[in-house]
Amino acid sequence: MESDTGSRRGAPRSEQTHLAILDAAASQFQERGYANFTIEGVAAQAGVGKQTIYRWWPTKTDLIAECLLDGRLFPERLSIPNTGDLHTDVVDWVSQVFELIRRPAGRGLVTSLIAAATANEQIGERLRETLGGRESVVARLSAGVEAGQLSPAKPITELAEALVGALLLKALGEGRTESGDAVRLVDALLT
Amino acid sequence: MESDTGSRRGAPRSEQTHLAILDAAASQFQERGYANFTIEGVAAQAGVGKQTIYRWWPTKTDLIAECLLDGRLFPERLSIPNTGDLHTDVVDWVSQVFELIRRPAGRGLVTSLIAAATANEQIGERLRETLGGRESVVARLSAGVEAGQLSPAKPITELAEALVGALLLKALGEGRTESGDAVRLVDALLT
Amino acid sequence: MESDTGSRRGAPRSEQTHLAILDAAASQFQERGYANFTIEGVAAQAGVGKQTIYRWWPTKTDLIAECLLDGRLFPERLSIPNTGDLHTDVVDWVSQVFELIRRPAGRGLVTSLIAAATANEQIGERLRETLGGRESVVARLSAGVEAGQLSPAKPITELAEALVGALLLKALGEGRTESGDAVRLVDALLT
Amino acid sequence: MESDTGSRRGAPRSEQTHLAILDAAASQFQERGYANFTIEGVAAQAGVGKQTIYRWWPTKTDLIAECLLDGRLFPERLSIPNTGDLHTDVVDWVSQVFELIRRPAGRGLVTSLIAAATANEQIGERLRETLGGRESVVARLSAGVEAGQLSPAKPITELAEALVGALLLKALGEGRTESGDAVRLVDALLT
DNA sequence: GATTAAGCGAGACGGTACGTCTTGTCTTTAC
DNA sequence: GTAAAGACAAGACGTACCGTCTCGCTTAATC
Repeated sequence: MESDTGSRRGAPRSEQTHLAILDAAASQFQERGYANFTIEGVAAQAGVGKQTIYRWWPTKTDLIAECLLDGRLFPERLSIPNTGDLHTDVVDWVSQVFELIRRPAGRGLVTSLIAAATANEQIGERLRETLGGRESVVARLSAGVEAGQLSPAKPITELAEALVGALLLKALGEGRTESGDAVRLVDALLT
Repeated sequence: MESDTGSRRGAPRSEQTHLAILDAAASQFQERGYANFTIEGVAAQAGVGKQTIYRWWPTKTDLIAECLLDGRLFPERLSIPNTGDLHTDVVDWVSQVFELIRRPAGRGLVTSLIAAATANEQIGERLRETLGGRESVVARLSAGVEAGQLSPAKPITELAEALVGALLLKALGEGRTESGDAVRLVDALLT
Repeated sequence: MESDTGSRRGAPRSEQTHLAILDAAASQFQERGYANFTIEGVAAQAGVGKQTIYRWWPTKTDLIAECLLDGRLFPERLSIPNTGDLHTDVVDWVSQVFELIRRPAGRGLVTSLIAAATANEQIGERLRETLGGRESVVARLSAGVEAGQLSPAKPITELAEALVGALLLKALGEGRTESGDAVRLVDALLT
Repeated sequence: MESDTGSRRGAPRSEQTHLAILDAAASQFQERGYANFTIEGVAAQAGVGKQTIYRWWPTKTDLIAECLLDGRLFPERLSIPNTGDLHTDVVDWVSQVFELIRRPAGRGLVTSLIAAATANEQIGERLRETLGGRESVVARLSAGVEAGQLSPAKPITELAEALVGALLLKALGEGRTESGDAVRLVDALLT
């Protein structure tokens, strides 16, 4: 259904430039965080005119959203394991996220993502899936239901959302977590 | 040897000015949101020099934090009811929050608070208590345990945090809620 | 050699803006004097962003210097006459300057120029020529030497400088001049 | 140091403060120049409240004027010698001033004085006497007239003013002087 | 081939807000 | 009773970015 078959008159969009901007944006976001992220900084690092960025992304959150969708903001993807034991798997994953949040750099990355979400609802929507994220958690919980380790009566989507929400709230604070926190959180939700 | 107990030499801090600034700050925060909140705007509305603000609050998030602590950012406090029926009470409260989040104005207030929290960990910490908030939710859940409506085995703090986190995550998105969402969420956590 | 002169890449400097700034600067200087001359005032009157001024003139004295060079600060140029009689011509001119200095407005203009000169050596250098100024005085004195009305032994540049300096010193005071002052000053120097 | 002889009329403590302010003002003026001279800096260095300064001197130029009158701004007084040979004496003195003006520090002091004069006519008036200064120059020239080294027909005041004015004009520029300048200037005026 | 429309780099522009500095007044407390 | 210490309103300073707008290139598709 290629609506306009690329048969426009002028020069086509440069894919090289496109990627240079995304790379620079992701790099700036990780180095400086959302608060100090500037279009001028991205343009400078990408070796690009500002107008080239504004031509394709109306706001800076749109640019960040594309980076997020491309998976450029999570170099190390936190995936939830599946060893067959639901409770252990979820505890392991939560512990991993706690570990990320404990380090200022990791916490900074998460709070920057949340900050971006507060400025752009689409990022907010995507964050639930990508953060850790909902999709995989929902999948893991579903598998747990099928394996008889979780009651079919439990609303899985809400459970996943509550889990991710709890982590997010932790990240907004000082990130202090004690041993046992992960277990307690999972107990609260999955028992 | 009156070391420093209020016996400093110069003029003391003007309480009138202090309050004028807090009032203006809260007003600006509610009207314009965190993103468009400016120190200059607060100074102008309060009829105050900028330096007077910078003297007492090093950053704008410190100013916002004090407003939050003073309860100036929640004119209409969302308190959790206690009719004796835990499940119904929590569902009612969650519905109330959903109602707030559905309206752009209410959602804007919440996302502004989250944005402020991403810039200042103290605000993050306080947000859990004040947002709706944890303290009261924890209290209500405790009462439920005593009334035999909730298993004593459940870790209450984690439960409350998951509940608030889920609401917060909702607010970051487009705020769409369907009837039944509140019930499902409470079922997921309290059953 | 067209290496980079004409082939600069970005948008060229707007001559319209350039002139608007110079006009506004001259106007502000004349109206408010050096002490109350502000970049913000110039920017506002010119309808221009402050950064546009700072881009081209690093300090406010550089801006004033350019106005001076453009002759924007002396709407009514005080030129020294040449009727053939050196002594009378110089006395007339000195009287004219005394007249200017007697009025607070005129004296304010001159002291403002001197104030600018104290902040910027280039302005100081230019002031000697432009004030009234040295160049024309030197020329008139030279003509006097050729006409045999002034000894060729006299160092003309120094004579002119002493003359202008005396006027300047007068302007720094209260500007009181009595009839006969002009004649006495010229007698002191040209006899 | 005259600590407290309670039996005299005035308030001894007040005089101490008065002097501390003048000392601090002179010190600040010499160290930082007129442009960076601040009342707060003087108050801090003198260990005095700002109001104490404002009480006695309505503007900062009044404070500077008093320092000038007290001779606090010229630690090394440039006095004009009297060896009996007028021409040589004046040349020596002019050379001394040129020497002062050649060094940026010395030139800065002079331009600061001129700047103060542009802001306060009384300072301007006093500057003529104090700068180098007129009084002594006039006295030396008068002695020269009596010694028959200068024509009685020459208006001495105007001559002195032209001389000081020429030096002042030199100080406003880049301060470059060549050998012979002093002689040429004196020749221009005294021959 | 010539024309023409777009992409692109560079960067000037009118603005807003920043956080700092200084001014001159006002207000307590200490000596 | 005089001042020190210092809070305060006002507003200019110079900087950083914003988002828009030329410029003079470089590409392609259309004529």
